[in-house]
Amino acid sequence: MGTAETSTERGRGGMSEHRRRRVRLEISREAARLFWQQGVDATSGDQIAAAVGLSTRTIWRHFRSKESCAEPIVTQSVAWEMSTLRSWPPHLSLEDHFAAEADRFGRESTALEQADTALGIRMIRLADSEPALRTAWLMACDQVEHEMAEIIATRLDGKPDDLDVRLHAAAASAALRVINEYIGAALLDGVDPREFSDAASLIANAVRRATGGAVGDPVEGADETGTDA
Amino acid sequence: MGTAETSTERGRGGMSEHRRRRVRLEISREAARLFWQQGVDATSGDQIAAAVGLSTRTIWRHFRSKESCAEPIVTQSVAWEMSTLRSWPPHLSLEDHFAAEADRFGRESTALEQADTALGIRMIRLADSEPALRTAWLMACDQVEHEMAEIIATRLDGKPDDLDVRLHAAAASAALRVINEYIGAALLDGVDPREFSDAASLIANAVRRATGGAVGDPVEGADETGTDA
DNA sequence: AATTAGGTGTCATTTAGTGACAGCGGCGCG
DNA sequence: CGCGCCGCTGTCACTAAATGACACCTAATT
Repeated sequence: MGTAETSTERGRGGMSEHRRRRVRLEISREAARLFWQQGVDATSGDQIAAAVGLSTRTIWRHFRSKESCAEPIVTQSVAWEMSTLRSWPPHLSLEDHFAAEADRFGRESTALEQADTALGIRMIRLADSEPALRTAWLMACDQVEHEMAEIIATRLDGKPDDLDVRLHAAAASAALRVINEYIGAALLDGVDPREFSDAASLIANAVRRATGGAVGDPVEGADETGTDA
Repeated sequence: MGTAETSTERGRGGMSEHRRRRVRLEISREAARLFWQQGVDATSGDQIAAAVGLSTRTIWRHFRSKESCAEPIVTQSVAWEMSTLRSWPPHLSLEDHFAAEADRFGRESTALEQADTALGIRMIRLADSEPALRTAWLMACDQVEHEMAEIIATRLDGKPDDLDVRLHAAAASAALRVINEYIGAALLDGVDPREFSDAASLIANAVRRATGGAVGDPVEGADETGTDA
């Protein structure tokens, strides 16, 4: 694919997807901050542009609408759950893996990452009252569902567009979405985070139940040496 | 609630919600037709207004955005599934009930209703390629999820905002969504509708699996006389 | 150095969406 | 019956979201 992945930044148009993601996230941060501070309707494209230091035209080149500016930061807030699913070794139960990763996240995550997560939670909360943001949240979850389909497909040795895989992915990501809404709302209401120390098993059980047990338990026939990356 | 539900139409502001739904559906029909014929981007608010015979201003009074004009017709296309779920007697299995209702729908439905359903299917298909319509479809499914939460809450004797009820509703409606996308796409690809004579069991099994078996089977402790309407 | 391509800025333009006000039509009430 | 109230719609002016066209800059390729 790429002609060269030398070292610094983009290699003649190849690396630019990575760069694009960063710019979009940057915009999304400022947009989310403004949305939270003043509401979506009270925030203009010009304001977002000024806040991030770009021209308004460039904002519209990166996002097709004002509301969709919120998507990356919201996707980001569930990104670790996704990457956790991706790195899920076959011989572990979902709760064990999630618990370990959650712990690692608590220790290793950047302040920036945590701020992003907080911002994402606020956006999800805001989606309750602002229909425009609800669309953004649902679109982000739609993305998650597609990723989930790939993950489940590889884990169950099927194809991402098999009906069963799609059903599993849809149900699992819907469950994940509800839990995110639930925990996020609670956290914003001032509930002690340690209240959710069982989040791992909560998620695991929800996913397991939503997929009829197809996803959640250690995969048989997989030894500890790890067949997959 | 209503001051008077005499006979004809609206009773001094009370009946107007019903009327509002009809107008919205009317607009949605024309919008969907135009979206399908020329694409979403190529369709302007003015065109929709002209097609339905209202002023553009009135369109924006009924819908907050162009894309959301598609929501009613799309919601309509899953409306019978919802009403079927609502009328689901406790002592029946989901497949039996669905099969019976589907049969009844095939016999009793109006030509207009069938046209609406076809239009809805087209919108769902269009949502694959048009992000703007995908948001509308997802928002419609979000509505379905809320209805589903109420249905499940009553059936399981819980409250609609219980975490478990929400999880069940989310997973079940997500499954329903995927099946709708799947069957709709197949039908538009020219697959013989009789190919999906097992749709009832397909849906029932998907819902049952998505809810961990909590929804789908006859409810115990409910005799055939029927406790609920 | 010349080339190429993607990202960005600027300006003009279109179109989605809102505010304000006036007219119509039904309905309750004197 | 006539009067005023209320909700729905149309008209017009306006704001803001979004796109097109074009030029410039930067950086990697050759």
